Amino acid sequence: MKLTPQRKAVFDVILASRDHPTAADIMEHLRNSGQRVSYATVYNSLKYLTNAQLIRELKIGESASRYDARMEAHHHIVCEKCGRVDELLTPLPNEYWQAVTKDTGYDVHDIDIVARGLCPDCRRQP
Amino acid sequence: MKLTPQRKAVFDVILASRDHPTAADIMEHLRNSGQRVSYATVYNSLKYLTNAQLIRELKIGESASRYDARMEAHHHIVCEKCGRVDELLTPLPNEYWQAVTKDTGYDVHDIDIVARGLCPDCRRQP
DNA sequence: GTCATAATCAGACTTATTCTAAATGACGAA
DNA sequence: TTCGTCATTTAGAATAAGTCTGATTATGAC
Ligand SMILES: [Mn+2]
Ligand SMILES: [Mn+2]
Ligand SMILES: [Zn+2]
Ligand SMILES: [Zn+2]
Repeated sequence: MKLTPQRKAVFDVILASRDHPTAADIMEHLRNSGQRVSYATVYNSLKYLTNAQLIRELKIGESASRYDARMEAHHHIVCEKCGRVDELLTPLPNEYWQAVTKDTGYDVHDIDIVARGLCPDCRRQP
Repeated sequence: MKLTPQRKAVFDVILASRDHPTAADIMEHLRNSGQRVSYATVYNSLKYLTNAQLIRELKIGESASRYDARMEAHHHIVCEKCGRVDELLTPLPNEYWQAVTKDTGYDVHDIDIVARGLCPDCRRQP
């Protein structure tokens, strides 16, 4: 009793979408495709999938969490005009990790990057 | 009509505190020091001070925003055990900015880092 | 089929933040 | 000083994301 139909449905929406959807986005998508799922189940599924390491939760300054089915290490960049959240695949150099460890005395578990700026599309418009 | 007494009071709390307080922390501090300010005013002041570039708002994954009077460019590191938020002064190498610009096609305005791990104090305890 | 357990559901609740509408206060002009 | 204006403050209502609850519905081992 693990990957129930509802959980799979939520997972599929995230897999299929290219844009890091929020819980509300997922809800809407499921509604539109004729499935009725409760909000509680969507949030429970998101938590289940996150624990199962099938997705991860992104907390990017904005109010609502977004969800990502891409599990390889990567970061994100947000357009300040249109709000889209794109992948940022540029890896952080190893020396940076070392420097953080040294400078802070922390046992560093992970380093998260969120860049902000104007996306290629928005750069064109005035 | 600008830096009113309430706004200054909020600012002073942030300046004096070493630990990136939340709105609620600030409220409590003001209460304890015998000033009565409304929540709305605290939030309005925080917005005013942020616009005035006297403080900045930190959105570190957690629920509540924290506020920082240190305006020089720097980042933050959060202890996963005790929750404290420390300064991370290690600057990101310039080549990283360039790489992000190149890899994403964005006009990059800023890059934010949040590291996570165990603080020196918590490393000692089992 | 029975029973235990896990998952779903609608809706109530919590918490951070924003909004609203009324009261207050500062300032300049008359 | 007295007014009028306009920014600020205030208490409390409203909003929005997310969590919790208790009842209901699968599931599947026996
Ligand atoms: Mn991603
Ligand atoms: Mn800081
Ligand atoms: Zn854009
Ligand atoms: Zn700690």
